[in-house]
Amino acid sequence: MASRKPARHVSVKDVAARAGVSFQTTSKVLNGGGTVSEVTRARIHQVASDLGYVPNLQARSLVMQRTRTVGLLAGDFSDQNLSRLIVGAEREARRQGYGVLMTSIDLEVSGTEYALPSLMERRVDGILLAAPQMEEDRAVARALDKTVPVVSLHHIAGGGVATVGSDDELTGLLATRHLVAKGHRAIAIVIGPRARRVTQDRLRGYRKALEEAGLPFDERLVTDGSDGAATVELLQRVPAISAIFAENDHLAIGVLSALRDVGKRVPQDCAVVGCDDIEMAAFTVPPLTTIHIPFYETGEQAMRLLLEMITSGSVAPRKLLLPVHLISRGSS
Amino acid sequence: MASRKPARHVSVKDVAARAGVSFQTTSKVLNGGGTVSEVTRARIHQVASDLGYVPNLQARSLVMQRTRTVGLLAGDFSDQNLSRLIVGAEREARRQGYGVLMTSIDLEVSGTEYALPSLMERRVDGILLAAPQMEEDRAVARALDKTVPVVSLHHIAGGGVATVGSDDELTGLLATRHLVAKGHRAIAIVIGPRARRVTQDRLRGYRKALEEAGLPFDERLVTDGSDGAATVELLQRVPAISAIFAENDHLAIGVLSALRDVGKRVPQDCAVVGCDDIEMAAFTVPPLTTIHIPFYETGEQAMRLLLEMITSGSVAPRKLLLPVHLISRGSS
DNA sequence: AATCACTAGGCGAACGTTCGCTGCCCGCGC
DNA sequence: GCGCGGGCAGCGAACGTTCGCCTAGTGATT
Repeated sequence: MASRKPARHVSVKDVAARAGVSFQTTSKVLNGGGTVSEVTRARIHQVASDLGYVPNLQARSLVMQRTRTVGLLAGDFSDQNLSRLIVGAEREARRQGYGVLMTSIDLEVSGTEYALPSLMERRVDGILLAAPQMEEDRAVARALDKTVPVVSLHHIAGGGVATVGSDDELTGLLATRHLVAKGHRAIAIVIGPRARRVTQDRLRGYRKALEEAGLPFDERLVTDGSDGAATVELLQRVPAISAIFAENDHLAIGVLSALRDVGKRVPQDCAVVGCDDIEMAAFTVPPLTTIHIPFYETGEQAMRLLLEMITSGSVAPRKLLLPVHLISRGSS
Repeated sequence: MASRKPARHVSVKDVAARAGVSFQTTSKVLNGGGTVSEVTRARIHQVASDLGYVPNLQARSLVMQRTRTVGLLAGDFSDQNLSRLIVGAEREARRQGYGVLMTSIDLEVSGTEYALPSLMERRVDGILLAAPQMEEDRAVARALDKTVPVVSLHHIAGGGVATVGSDDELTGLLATRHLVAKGHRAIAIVIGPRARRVTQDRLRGYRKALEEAGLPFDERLVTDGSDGAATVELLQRVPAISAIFAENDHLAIGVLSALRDVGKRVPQDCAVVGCDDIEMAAFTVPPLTTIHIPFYETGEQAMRLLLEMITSGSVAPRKLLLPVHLISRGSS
């Protein structure tokens, strides 16, 4: 038991030999097709299961010219939002009988250097892109040679790639509208990297909501939240602020802690709304009002689109936006 | 641009034809071997890159009898701890030039029904098991036919499988020792499912620490925390409790909120220590003292062991335990 | 002038499949 | 009694590789 035999896999030929037929006949039977008598059919199935035959998809792929495997290129699998996406995507793939080959791209090696070639070598039938950091990388769009269908979950610089995502402008709109409805007039926004598409869209939603309410847009109310002290400064600069919209939940948590530091109560002195509805959001003090983004469903839809493109021989690149909704909790 | 050509992949034969040599020679050159003149060698490389040749690993695997791909069977990719593990594992695999085929097993279909066969069909060179729920499933150990090396990140019922994990007894020991050192005498423990190996080990560590300190073990201080109300009851039952060790951070967060509900201050009235060091732990109020588990490294080590088993033709199943350490924060 | 030892590259086989075509045998109808 | 069609199974080729063995030249050595 400690040492293991080389143990070759049993092939269709092994089964054939034992059943006393040609291996091609065995192949026919095991795939359900062909005209084979009931008796031999039964015998072959029997032998196959006795021997523990497992078809070799590699060989099959070779002749069929498709692997029934898709590549998943992700930024960081441990990112909470991304991983919910991935779960949805993997599940949909599995449901349709596809395997998923995962590669993450990290800082060491750029995606175009290693990850993409590695997927192409394995002849994946399609590629699902889930790497926010690729937005900036123009090389990606070029590197994606046009041989396989691609669906991206984030905006791709070069364009021409099918995209599935959630409605980020709506996200900003809903969050801000909610605060407006609560009677707030001085509503600040804390944002992430400006270059990101998400940031821009959510910011646009924010402005749109202000406009709807007849409130002026004030550039001084926009803060980059990546550095924690920024919120504190913001509050000092504009003391009238009675509500803050944070463009994602991590930023919102930073805001919450900044408010606690300066002695402001949430939501009495200042309301806070986040985005993404991460797990933690329900456990902050007070619990965070946030916009729920359907990550799981997005992954599912993206994979569904990809598989559709694969089986239908690639349709024109589409852009799909999923709806979002507000979850009202204690922070507003 | 909207419609795409079927676009066959370029093969080694295409390159050969264009370079005016036999395809076997091309193969030699592209793999670095053989005795081929410098000029033809250069020409072949040139043509290959002009044509955008990408080797077909499927075909190669067929003759080489190994796929350079491992299977990853996980419970839930969106579980925070698991996903950190996975990131480590994937990265190590990539570093060694292996691909990772992911399948999750969910409730719909048991792992043995679909996931394992799907990996075997694709002829993975090895399998990494990261599914806590498999602990109970005896079928798994049987289903793992002995043709490929397997490393598990959790205990496997049948035994005989190499395992990599963290030292859970040490975890319980360190957490409890810490509380003892802070002067606590009535230390309760809140646990997850008793059947799980982790639970048992951490509980054992807890008892050991009590013993060290000459404190009696009291079964009434052990509570199943899966239902939130349990902690409240516990506190009513034994009011003397001045510290609680929660066997994982999620439970700890439940405890924190229960304490808040009954008006106890943390850590003054009751100290709390968790386990796992999840992301959220640093953001609770007060921040949670916890035991850091090296999930990332565990994934790495597990993959390293698996690849070692693969290349060395399978060594005897080992069990590897990684050390853990305490992170002291506000809750204790 | 015949042999030798290389060097450069070709050739056939194998890996495990699928697919389309061919061939056999049997029973049937005229 | 002869031809025919249908049911059943075999056969060859192809998919894109790797690998070991073979061969045709080339220049140098006896």
